[in-house]
Amino acid sequence: MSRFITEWKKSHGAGELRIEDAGQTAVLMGWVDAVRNHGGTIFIDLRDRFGVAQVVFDGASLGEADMEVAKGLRQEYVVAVRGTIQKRAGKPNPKLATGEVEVVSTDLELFNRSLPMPFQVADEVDAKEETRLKYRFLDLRRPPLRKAMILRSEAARLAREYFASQGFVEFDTPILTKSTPEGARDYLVPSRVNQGTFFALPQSPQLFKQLLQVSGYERYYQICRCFRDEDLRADRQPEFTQIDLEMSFVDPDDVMTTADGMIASMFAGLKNVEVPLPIPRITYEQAMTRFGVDNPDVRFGMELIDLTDLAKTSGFQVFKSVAGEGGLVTGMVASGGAAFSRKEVDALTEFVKTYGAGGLAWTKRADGKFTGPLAKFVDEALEKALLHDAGMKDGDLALFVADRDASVARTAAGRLRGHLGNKLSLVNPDEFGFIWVTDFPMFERDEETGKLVAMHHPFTSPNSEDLDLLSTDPLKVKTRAYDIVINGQEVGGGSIRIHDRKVQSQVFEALGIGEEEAGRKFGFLLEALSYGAPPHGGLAFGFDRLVAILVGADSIRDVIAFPKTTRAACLMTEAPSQVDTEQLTELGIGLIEK
RNA sequence: GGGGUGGUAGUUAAGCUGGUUAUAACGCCGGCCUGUCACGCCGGAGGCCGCGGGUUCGAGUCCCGUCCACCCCGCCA
Repeated sequence: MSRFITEWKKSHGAGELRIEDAGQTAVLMGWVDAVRNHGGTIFIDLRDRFGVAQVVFDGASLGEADMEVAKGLRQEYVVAVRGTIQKRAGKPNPKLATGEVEVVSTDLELFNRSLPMPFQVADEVDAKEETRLKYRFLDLRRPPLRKAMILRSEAARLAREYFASQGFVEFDTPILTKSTPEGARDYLVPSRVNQGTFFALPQSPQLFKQLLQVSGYERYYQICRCFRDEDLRADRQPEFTQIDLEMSFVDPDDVMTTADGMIASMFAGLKNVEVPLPIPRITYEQAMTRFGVDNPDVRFGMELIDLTDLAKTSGFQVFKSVAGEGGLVTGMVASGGAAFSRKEVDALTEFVKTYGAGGLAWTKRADGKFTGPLAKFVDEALEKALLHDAGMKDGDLALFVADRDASVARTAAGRLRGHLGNKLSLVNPDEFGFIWVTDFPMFERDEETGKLVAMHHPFTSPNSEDLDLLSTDPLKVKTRAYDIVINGQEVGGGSIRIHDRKVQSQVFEALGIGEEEAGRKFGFLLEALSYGAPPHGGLAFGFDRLVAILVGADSIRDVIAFPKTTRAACLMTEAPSQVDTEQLTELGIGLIEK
């Protein structure tokens, strides 16, 4: 057995060596980051979790046999080195935290070799994501991912400490649970013991956390995995992690204040950023009017301008007809946008078209004049709206979307605003923009079926003053729901729940869910509401999204150790995969040929 | 389900309007080198050009299909 394992334990993190440590004996263990062989002297950069340090091998300090081993070292070999920490004999390397010192080796052990690497273990790797995901265990050696993983761990620790300090009780809720086909598709798990029946993996612990309020725990939290079998995006994975909480005897303000505290604790602890509390709150209606989206990036202004009234008398036929038919004309003044080329403006038109808008009406302002397609329709009223109300100046670009479907125009304009915010560098990437969006509508109409569906979920409590509207004008019902948005990304959402069995029935009725169906799907919850359910509400944070914002990652894949592709597959394990016929038979499952 | 971008040595890329032996960098292998730090120098190996079909005298290049990765729309109570 190696003396390095039995006798000499690892003494220092490679990245932690400093000039003050000179003279000490160090035992380092880690990976060969780079080899510089000069014949008589060999340098390696030895890397571990903590960083890299230079190790020197030469015939004066190292025995002949170990020197032969040193000559054979290659990238990513795993080694142990014993030696003396010294001030560097050569020049210091200012690029390294350990750049003033080196370890002059007296003993060397090669623990393991490595095949040539599919890509370099470096800060900047230009390997395709496909390659990185296949060799994720190597990708995770790279410093940016290592830092993200460690920050993620710290974020979870801060959350736990915060919730503990606030008197929350941590729970585990079932992973094998009941399918609730409302909402997202479930991942199903067949039951062997009860053939022909299925568990579902939870889309969220929603019902369990409400039940725990009925059980009287008052403050619940959990950092838990959730599963949704839907199509993926940069910010969506089939399994993702949620910080889930629920509280009794609270109103929306209590929950938001509690969430504010957790956010502040994380940003202070991990980014040294003091979040001004309370985080500002706007209603859904305000968000949609001012920003066109329910997840506004509030790091910049460029708020939307509603031209619908002006458009009614406009000479521009598109505006006039849309305004006359109850549609919406909305847009914004992009400061500095006049510099865009025709090609760039055309690209913006294509951008809004992806959201279903017909096109983009625009005019530039230069030398005190309007130019561009909309210019000849700028009448006195529009000129006042642009120059006076919106503060349009020389060098600016005004862009408008008109659509008979107000929500199409709003969404297109809102997304365009976000797009332009980045394109025009209106956002400082080191800044964070926090906002709560509240009072979401209870229902929206399903485009396909024409039926009402719950915008959040059917357990969301309506605003008490809107209760009568449930039966008369349900689309007007607002809820005690709230989303927290950071940098234009929804990172959490929740609501006060219904704790009154009668109100719950009214909501099911509005949704067209009968008593029988409600009982079959959510019977246990409805029953619980009948046994002394306290007023309660809560929230769930998308932990992956939160960490991605904290580390500045573009995709949550970069903060998940073993993420899946947009086809919901794991390139490393090659899951999902086929299974033996015996396994299927035992479950009573047969496959259908397509 | 729809739209877009990409797939060429181990890796990342170049390869024009189809035309000799498909380039380069890094990595890999061999040799030299005692102060480098992305060490350097000399030499070498390495390719089903994603896969299948088609057009053509000739296809990495053009056409059709298909698979994979990523981005977006739909979807995500």
